[in-house]
Amino acid sequence: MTAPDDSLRVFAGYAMKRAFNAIQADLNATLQPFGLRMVTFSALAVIGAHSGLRQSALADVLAIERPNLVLIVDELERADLIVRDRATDDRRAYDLRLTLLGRRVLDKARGAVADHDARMCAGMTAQDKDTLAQTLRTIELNGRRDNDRRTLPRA
Amino acid sequence: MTAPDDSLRVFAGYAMKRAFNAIQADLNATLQPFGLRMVTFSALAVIGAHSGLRQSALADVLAIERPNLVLIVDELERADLIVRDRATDDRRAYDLRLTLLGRRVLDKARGAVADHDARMCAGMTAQDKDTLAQTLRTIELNGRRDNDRRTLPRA
DNA sequence: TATTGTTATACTCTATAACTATA
DNA sequence: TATAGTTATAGAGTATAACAATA
Repeated sequence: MTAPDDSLRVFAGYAMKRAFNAIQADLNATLQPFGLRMVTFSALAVIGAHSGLRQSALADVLAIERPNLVLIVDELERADLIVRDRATDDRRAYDLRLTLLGRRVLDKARGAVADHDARMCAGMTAQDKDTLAQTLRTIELNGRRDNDRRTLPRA
Repeated sequence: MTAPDDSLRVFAGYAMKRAFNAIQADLNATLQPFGLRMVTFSALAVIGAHSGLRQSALADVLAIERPNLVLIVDELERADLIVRDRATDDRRAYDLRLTLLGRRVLDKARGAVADHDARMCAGMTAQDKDTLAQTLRTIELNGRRDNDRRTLPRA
């Protein structure tokens, strides 16, 4: 029971990097038939749930820098999965919407991702999955709090 | 309670990417004073626990491609934290060992990483942390099993 | 002035092919 | 012929500065 990386396994970050690598590999393989990557699937899902949202809002939601999101939106638009509609109230901005094809692809891809998720979580109880979601959220928020502290020292 | 990315939060992969990003940012900030990054710290820790192991073994343990590990070992050697000793039994190979400085830096960095880990896991019970470690391991192994299936179809 | 989307760019991380020297 | 370490390189992913159009 003594693995060569035992001294690192005690750290949540190390265990998470390894688990995340496994998930990412399986997820990207899962999404490839749909012409999607992790991040393009995420963008498509958020646009599907919030039709008309703008690029800067989407970038904010997904914690992606605006310049990088441009390329992601380009990619989805080129594949005819979404459209950029000029916003009526602000002519600088675009309202992002799914096309009919985008809706169809999202629905199918979402099913495949759900299967992938079940595959990766095989052997876990419902309570385990719940605890996992909860602890991941806690870690994310602990990180955010620390970042704020660093960025705004004793505001 | 309805966030813009609710439709993605249900997936372990999405929640994990966000949590991992938070950990990585805090960990890299934690390691910077030691001149280390996540991966160089990991390599240093494994060498510290397994003095004399070889580059290919280290690459295997950390799931890093051999060519990429060369640069990591270069970096640690340039910083006088480790040495490459020609193996006595195989003149192609190197035995990796910590220097005295490497041992000192590893011990201090390890303490800082333990603090970082406690910070990121603040608010979690001991049982939560245990479940987290367990479920992350399960996910990693589920991924490995799937990869093997794909690489070696019905061996 | 500030903001939206954009371009250009650079830096890290990761993956693959091919080389060398040994085995 | 196979393996250990290496080189070169290319592809993602990510971050910053600066610009045009608009607010």
